Amino acid sequence: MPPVEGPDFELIELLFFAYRDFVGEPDRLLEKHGFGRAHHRVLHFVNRNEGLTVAELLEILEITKQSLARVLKDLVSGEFIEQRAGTEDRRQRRLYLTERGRDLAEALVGMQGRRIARAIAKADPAARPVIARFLAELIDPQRPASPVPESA
Amino acid sequence: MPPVEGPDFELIELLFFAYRDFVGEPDRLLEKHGFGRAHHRVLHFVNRNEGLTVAELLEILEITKQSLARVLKDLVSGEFIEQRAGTEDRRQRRLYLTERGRDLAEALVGMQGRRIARAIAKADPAARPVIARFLAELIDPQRPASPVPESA
DNA sequence: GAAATTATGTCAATGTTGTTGACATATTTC
DNA sequence: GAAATATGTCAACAACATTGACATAATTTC
Repeated sequence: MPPVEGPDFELIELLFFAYRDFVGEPDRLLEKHGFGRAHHRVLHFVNRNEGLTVAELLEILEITKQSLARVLKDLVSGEFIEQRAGTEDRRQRRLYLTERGRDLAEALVGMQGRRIARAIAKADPAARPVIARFLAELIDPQRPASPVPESA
Repeated sequence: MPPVEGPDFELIELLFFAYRDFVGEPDRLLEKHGFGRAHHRVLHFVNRNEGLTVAELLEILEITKQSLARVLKDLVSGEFIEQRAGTEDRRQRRLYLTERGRDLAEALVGMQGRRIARAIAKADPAARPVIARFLAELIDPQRPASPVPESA
């Protein structure tokens, strides 16, 4: 009989520790604004997908509108995010970053981007596509391929 | 001038979605016992490092003893984890899994292990070491290399 | 054009998991 | 015996998630 491989404890734990530090560094910057991880996610996906609707953001984040409302209120009242009624459908509240919002979002993505760039450089720069594929395969298959919905 | 690469949005987001689903599947099993992610982490690291002390577990998890106490109480009263006084130092409460605890821990690690095995198989089985290295490099450097403290 | 549906917002209650601060107990070390 | 250590516990609080109910404005449908 071929040996039965047990669970890959090493990768399971590396994923835990890696993710913790990956979000831990941004956490410290967010704290200075009184924000948390939930604010980070909103800033990130609005930055990546400017003008998206509230419904689209809820789909990406997979949280309830009540959860989103709380952090969105902080971000709007702090003038990091702006809401504008949709031109076609004026019920929609499309989300845009202000200058402050863009600055913060870019500082956060800069931290995470540099951490990833460093890690890839040390691991093997040629392996980036394989790493991307690995992470993509970790995601539940029935999910829509891209986090970027068509919302023009 | 060489082009300045921006942050790697793709990997940043893949890490977010991958981690969410990676812990989301275990979440659904834990729920049946009335447990959450915090319980999962404790079960996992006790399984991996049986007989470890409370202090060692706190160092791995980087949480306060009050946070640990809550979930540990659930796990002990539900007979998933057993505490035994250390033989050398009887102030210590060393942690062990019961049979139920081991069953649950193994079911959880099985889910995560299979997900990782599938993802590696689809990405490139030969790339496992590079992926491990990448994740390891994502971790803050000043951290002790291995999650397994010497506690014999 | 009235009725139904949709997009969004909001109020209230609740649960999990984290925090800080203070204090108690048992055991070991000096 | 006094001090330090390992652990536990009480209380208050914060962040972020949930469910359920209801409100408003705009769009779509009949």
